Amino acid sequence: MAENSSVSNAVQAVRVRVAPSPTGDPHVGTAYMSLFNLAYARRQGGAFVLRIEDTDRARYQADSEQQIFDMLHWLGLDWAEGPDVGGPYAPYRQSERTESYRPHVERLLADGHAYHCWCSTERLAEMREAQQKAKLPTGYDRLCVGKTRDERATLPGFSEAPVVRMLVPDDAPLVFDDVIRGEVKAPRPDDQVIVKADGFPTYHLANVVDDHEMAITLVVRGEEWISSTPKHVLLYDWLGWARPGFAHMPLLRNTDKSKISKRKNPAARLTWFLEQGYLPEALVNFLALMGYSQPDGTEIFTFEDMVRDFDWSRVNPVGPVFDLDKLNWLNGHYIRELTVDDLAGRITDHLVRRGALPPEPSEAQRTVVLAATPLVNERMQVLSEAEGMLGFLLVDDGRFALDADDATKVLTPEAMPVLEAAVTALADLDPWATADIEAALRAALVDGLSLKPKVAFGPVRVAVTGRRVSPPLFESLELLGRDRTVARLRAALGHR
RNA sequence: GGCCCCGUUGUGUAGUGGCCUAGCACGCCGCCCUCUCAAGGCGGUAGCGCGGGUUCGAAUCCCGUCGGGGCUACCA
Repeated sequence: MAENSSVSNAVQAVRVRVAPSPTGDPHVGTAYMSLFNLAYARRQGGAFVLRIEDTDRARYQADSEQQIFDMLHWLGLDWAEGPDVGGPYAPYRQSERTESYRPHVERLLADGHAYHCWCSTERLAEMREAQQKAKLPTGYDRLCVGKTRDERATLPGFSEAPVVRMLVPDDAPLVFDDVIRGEVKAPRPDDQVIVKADGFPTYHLANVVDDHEMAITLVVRGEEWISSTPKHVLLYDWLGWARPGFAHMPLLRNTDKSKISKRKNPAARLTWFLEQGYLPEALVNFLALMGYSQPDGTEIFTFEDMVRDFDWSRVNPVGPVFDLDKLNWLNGHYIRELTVDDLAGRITDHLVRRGALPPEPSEAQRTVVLAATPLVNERMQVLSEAEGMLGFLLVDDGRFALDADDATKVLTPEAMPVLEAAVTALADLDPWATADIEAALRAALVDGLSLKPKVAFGPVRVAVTGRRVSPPLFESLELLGRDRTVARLRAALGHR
């Protein structure tokens, strides 16, 4: 393909990026930002880039990066360029780009837009405390401005390793355009540190330099960054670079409306959804409902549908509370849409992950799960419920146990005749199929003992499944088999 | 405290001056179905934070107020 129409003069292609920090379990916000980034990139035929922001070596966690990859892949939010796949602007890890920040820092220093600061952490802390006590705005007092190392060293609160700070002018631009919010005004910045004492850049510097060098056209990030955007604007201007566009997404909230946090909300951890048995397609759909809506009001839609109509003007700036009730309903809906084969496979994988099935389930085990899936698919909201629902079919007979509370409530002395009648009715039943089992039990218990169905089947249910709540009884008995069913009924007879 | 962002039922949203006696979804409540639990069907509950304007007319525009949130780190 000699498609060489060099694009140099063409309109700049859309490029967006998500920039998570590998500082622990991947955050749900990373998926949220990725979703909107990707939707926009796909809509515009642009590129979605993954960049790892690992400049905080104090909080860095080695295994976190891989978890980020895994979780985003799990959700199908795949990137075109990133640390693992490379790309034209590699490397995509900030720790591997430290050299690239240096010349820009030198330039800012030379141009008088930045300066070295030797103030110790203690001095800074004391200063801040005094300012707060006096109810003054907090901020650096510029003690180090215009001083050499030796001049500064004679003053108190000196620290040998300096940081580099921005010299923010009084007339720093505070207004910028945001594709979600329109014209936004932000606070006047303090003399922000851009290079730490350990030589690593802070977020502000690294982010601006990388976004420029990676040709990012629109910066999509959380609302919490609005207040530091003027710092970034200043950096772009000083370095003579065109500013990218900005899209400040609303913040996902805890129930108390605070910014979603791992501390207050288990759902802030992306891996939690996998552990609980949420389907990735349901979580993606749910995330797309947070602060966003389809033009026609549809609530159940695929990522492809979202891409088709994606528009920043449809993003709502109000921070949505992350409500699990709705996600649970949505997940249940998606589970019911799955084919039996598909669902059975996912249930099996989940049971393996939880240790309820061995790493390599036997063919028999797979068959049982497949056969039982139609009994539980409309009873589940999350995959993790399968363990409790199907446990009675999967446990070794020797380890089968009745739920203590359910047993004492249902397996009363009055229930013993019911179990005896059930044993009699089923012991020699042949063929052993749902319809026959139901007919036999109804004849023996409902007709024979003149019991209401509810009263008649309750004891049988507890005796055989161990619980008062179970999948449909007759189908369950068929799957369990006659011998095991009768054995459990007899065992329950001796319960008292 | 300072600066900034935001404000439609419990939650997520629709709504961009008249179609709104505010629609939809989840939740909740009730009924139906029923071997439990679900799923499904039917019905119900609940909201434009407040006060001023502008206008013939405001959920929609303006101001104030109150409320919530974010930032205020050598964390991102």
